[in-house]
Amino acid sequence: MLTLNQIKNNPEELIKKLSVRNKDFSQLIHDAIKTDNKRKEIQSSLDATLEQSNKIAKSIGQLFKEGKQAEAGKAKSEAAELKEKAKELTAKLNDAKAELQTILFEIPNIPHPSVPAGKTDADNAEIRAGGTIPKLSKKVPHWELADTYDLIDFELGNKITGAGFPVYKGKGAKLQRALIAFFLDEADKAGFTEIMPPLVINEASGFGTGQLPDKEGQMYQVTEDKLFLIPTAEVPVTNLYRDVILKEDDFPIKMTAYSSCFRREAGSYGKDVRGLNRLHQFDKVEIVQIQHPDKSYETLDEMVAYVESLVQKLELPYRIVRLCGGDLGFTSALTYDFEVYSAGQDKWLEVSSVSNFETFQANRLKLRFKKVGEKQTQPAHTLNGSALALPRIVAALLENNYTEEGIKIPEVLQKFTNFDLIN
RNA sequence: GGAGAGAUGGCAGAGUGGUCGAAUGCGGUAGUCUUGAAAACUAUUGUACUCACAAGGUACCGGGGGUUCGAAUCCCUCUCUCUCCGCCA
Repeated sequence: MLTLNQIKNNPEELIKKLSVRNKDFSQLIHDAIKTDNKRKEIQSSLDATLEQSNKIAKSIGQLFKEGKQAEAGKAKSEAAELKEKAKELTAKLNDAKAELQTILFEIPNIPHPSVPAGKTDADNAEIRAGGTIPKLSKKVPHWELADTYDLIDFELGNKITGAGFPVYKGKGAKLQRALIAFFLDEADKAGFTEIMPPLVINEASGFGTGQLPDKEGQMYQVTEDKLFLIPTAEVPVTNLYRDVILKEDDFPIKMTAYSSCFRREAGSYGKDVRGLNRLHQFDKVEIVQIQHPDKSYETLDEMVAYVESLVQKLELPYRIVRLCGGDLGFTSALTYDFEVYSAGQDKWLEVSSVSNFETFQANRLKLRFKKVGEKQTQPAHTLNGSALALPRIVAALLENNYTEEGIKIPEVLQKFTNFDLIN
């Protein structure tokens, strides 16, 4: 969430910056300022009322001690009036605050200057690409390969749970385990501390990273306990630092976590959700960093380079795109998406999203730091990225490495799978 | 699931209606001493809003509500934690 300072500092400039998102935010911005001014006005008159009332209350104590009953009684009635006034003002203040909060929740993060204008993913800017697209004698989609080699059973998943909950079997299951171990080992080598977080979160955590209030429809809910299944490990891991004040030399904080992820994906349908392309439950290794504002873009580049190293090691053809304003997530200032080419479907699949949220999450999380010798706190920057999400990587591995002898396992994975061929 | 106890500042832990933003200890920071360090001593040390990040003011003692002129302290409610019993990987 943006702070009032960010909004009031230069509203017109802000509106211009936000317009990159392909939407006009001028009404919201002006409403925010208006509502905050109203809030301030009410607040200061409430504060003044309370001040008076506090003073009188103190004097009453004094008067009683001195035995001046009559004066005390008079002061009491005076205080009662002030109390009535304070009550009214408090109600007004709460209204204004709630109104302001609603408005602030609707204002997205400010896109970084490098974010290209545009409406859809077609307008995303390709940064670079790598790997070679394999020339296959036969293009077979992964759901057929999964069936042929008995790796993943989508029908069984339907039976046990429903669509989008596949059952991995035999070498299919081992491949999952291998990828998780590989990704975690790589993250460890790159200096990320391994975290194993809860898979269920409370409301406060959902607010902290921005899934709530408006995206609760995308999460599975445990209504009886007011909990949510995590859509990504980003939520519990980033929330480890909710309400934390760091010291400047605590940066950078680097964490990685493997978790299952649960997404309702309401509204998805058709061929995009075929096979592993879009699931309700999937596995992912996430990397999260908390960084000093001066260094967060350097860090973002490092994270992109790190994810790139993963797809390279897996020998997958890939491209990196910078998301355009229309495609950029609500909470993100700059996002790079990784896509790998899946030869059987003849299609690019998004496998990772690496973002800098700047202070947007930190403001909600109340994740701040203090400079040495300074009293003032300021929000830290948060970043995260998938490193990596498994299903589409599996899809591309199966499809791209399919040969007449079977499916070849990339060399880096073999020590984790203990086999080099699926046949 | 049953019974009981509790939730106070970074931590430990006082405080049961006014002088409490809150004793004390530990920790942190700065300084004195020292070649340096330790010890000792001295000072300082929560967050946010208002505001010029001054002074002053306001709020916050798990969350919400109430009683009262006045609440950390009394009442209601919710959440969480701990202990014992039960169940159980």
